[in-house]
Amino acid sequence: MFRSASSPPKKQAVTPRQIRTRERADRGIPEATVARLPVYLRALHSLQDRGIATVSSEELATAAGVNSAKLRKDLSHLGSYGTRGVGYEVEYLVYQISRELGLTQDWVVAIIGVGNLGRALAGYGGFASRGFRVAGLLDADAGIVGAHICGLTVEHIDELETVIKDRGVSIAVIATPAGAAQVVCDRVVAAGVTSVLNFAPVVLTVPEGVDVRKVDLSIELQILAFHEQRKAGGPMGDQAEPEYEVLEGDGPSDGAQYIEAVDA
Amino acid sequence: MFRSASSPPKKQAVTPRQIRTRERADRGIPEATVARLPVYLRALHSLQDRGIATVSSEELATAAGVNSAKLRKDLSHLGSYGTRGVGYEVEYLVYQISRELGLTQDWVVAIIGVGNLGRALAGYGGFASRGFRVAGLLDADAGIVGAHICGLTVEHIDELETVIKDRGVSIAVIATPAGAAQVVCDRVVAAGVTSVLNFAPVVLTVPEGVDVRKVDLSIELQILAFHEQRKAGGPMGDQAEPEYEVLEGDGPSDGAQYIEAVDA
DNA sequence: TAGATTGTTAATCGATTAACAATC
DNA sequence: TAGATTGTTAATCGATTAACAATC
Repeated sequence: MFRSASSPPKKQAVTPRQIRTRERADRGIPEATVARLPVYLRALHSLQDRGIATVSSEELATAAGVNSAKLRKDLSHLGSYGTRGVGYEVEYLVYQISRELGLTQDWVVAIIGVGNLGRALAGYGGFASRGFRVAGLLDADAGIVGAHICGLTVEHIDELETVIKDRGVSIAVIATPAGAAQVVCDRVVAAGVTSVLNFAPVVLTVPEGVDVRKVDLSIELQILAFHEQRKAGGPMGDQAEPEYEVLEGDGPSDGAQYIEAVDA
Repeated sequence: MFRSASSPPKKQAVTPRQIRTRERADRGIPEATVARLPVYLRALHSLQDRGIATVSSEELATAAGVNSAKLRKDLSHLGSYGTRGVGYEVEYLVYQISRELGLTQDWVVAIIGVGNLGRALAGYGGFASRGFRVAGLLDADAGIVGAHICGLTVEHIDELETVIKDRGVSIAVIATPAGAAQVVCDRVVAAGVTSVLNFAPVVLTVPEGVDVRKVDLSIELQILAFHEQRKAGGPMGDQAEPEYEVLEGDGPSDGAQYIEAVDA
C-alpha cells in the first residue's frame, strides 16, 4: 500500500512487446507456470515430510524435474519469496503457492459416473489433502445407486442439480461413458458449475467462462507410441533419416512416397 | 524416389532461423502437433461412424476443438493429404495419421498396480481399438493375484521381468501407489521397456532414451482451482483488477501487497 | 568480506494465427 | 469459369534458458 507511487523506474523507451509482457505479468501468471506450481508444491511437501526447512532453487528444481532457471522464473511470478545466498524457506513457499493456487480454501467436488475410474477418483488420497472435498457421487445405473464408496452413498443422476446447488459444488468431474458426457456437462453447467474435469473421450462444448480440462488415457498412450516408433526398435526408425534427406528442398506432395514406403 | 534431384527452389538468402525450422520439419513433427494428432484421429473416427466421407479443415477443426489454421498447419507436417477446394478424405486421413502415430502396428502394454485405477485402465475400450494390447496385469498384493479381470489373470509383481520379456511388452503403465512407482519403473526399464505412462504422483527418474508421460489427477484439479479462484465467485475475483492497476510500472517486490490483500 | 544463490534480463526457441496465393 | 478450400508464409505471441547483477 505505502509503496504505491514511490520511486518510478528509470525513464526509457518501451517497445510494444515490453508493454504486453508487463500487462501479462500484472494480470496473472503464465499458463505454463500455473501448470507447474502443483508439481513444485508436491516436491515441497515431500521435503517437509523429511524435515527439510530450506531449499535452493537447484535442489527444488531437481526434485520437481525441471531446470533451476525455469523454477526461479516461475516463482518470480508469485513474488520475491526467496533469500539470495540462502534459498527458499519450505514452509513459507508451501503457503504462498497454496494460496496462489487457491488451495487455502476448500473446493467442493462432485464425481459423475461411478465405474472403476470414478471409484479410483473417489478414493484418491491426493484430493482431500489438497483442499478438494468430494461431496457427491452420482450414476445413472440403478444397480450402483445406494452403494457406499469411500464414505459416500452413490446417488442417482436425477439428483444432479440438487446435489450441486445444495452442497455448493464448484468442480464437476465427469467419468461417464463418452455418450453421456456432453449431456452431463450441459446439466452441471446449467446448475452453475464453471470448472469441469473431463475423463470421457469426447471434446466437450461449453459456454464462455466455463473451464474444461481433459484427461485422456488413450491419447497419452498414442503419444508414447509415436515416440516409441521412432526409436531403434521401431520398424521405420532406421530408414527415416536418409529418406527425409532425399526430399530436402523438394516441393509439396511429399506424401506420395510415404505410401510407397509402406506398400513396398 | 524419382523426384529426388528435380527443380531446386528459387535461390534466396536463408536466415539461421529458417535453417533450424527446415531441419526440424525434416526431422520430425512438433511435439504440440503430435499431441493433437490423436484428437484429430478421434474426431475422424466419429465422422466415419456417421458415414461422412469428406471433411473440410473448418469442420474437422470444430469437431476437434481447435482453430482451422492450426489444424491445417498440423496436417501439413504429415504431407499434403487434402484437396484444395474440396477438403480431406476421411478414410485416407485416418490411415495417414494412424500410420504417423504408429498405430498401424500393435503395441503390447503391461499394467502394474491393479487397484481401481489399474482396473479402469484394463477395461478401457479405447486401448484395444487403437492398437494397444494389454498383455499383463501385475500387483504386489497376494489378495489380488490370481483374480480374473477383463480376460486376464493378475500376476505377481515378481513375474514382472518375465512378463515383459516373454510377451514383448514395450509400454508399461504404472498405476501403483506413489511409494512403489520408482522401484517398479527401474525394473521395467532394466527389463527393456522404453516408454512409461505414469499415474503415480511422483516424478520418475529414468535414463536417457526412455520416455515418461505422466497423468496426474490431482494436478488437473489444482489447475482448475486456480482459474476458479479468479472468477467472480472467488474471494479475490473482484478486487484483482483495480489492485493491479496501482502497481503498473512499479518496481520489483510486488509480492508484498498480495499478502496485505489477504491479511486485510 | 567471500561465497552462495536469488531475481531479472535478454536471447532464443517453438507455437499460434491471420491472411492469401495456389489450385482443385 | 467462379467458388471453395488447402498449404504456406510471415507476423506475433508465449515459453525456455543461460548468464549475471543484486544481495543475503
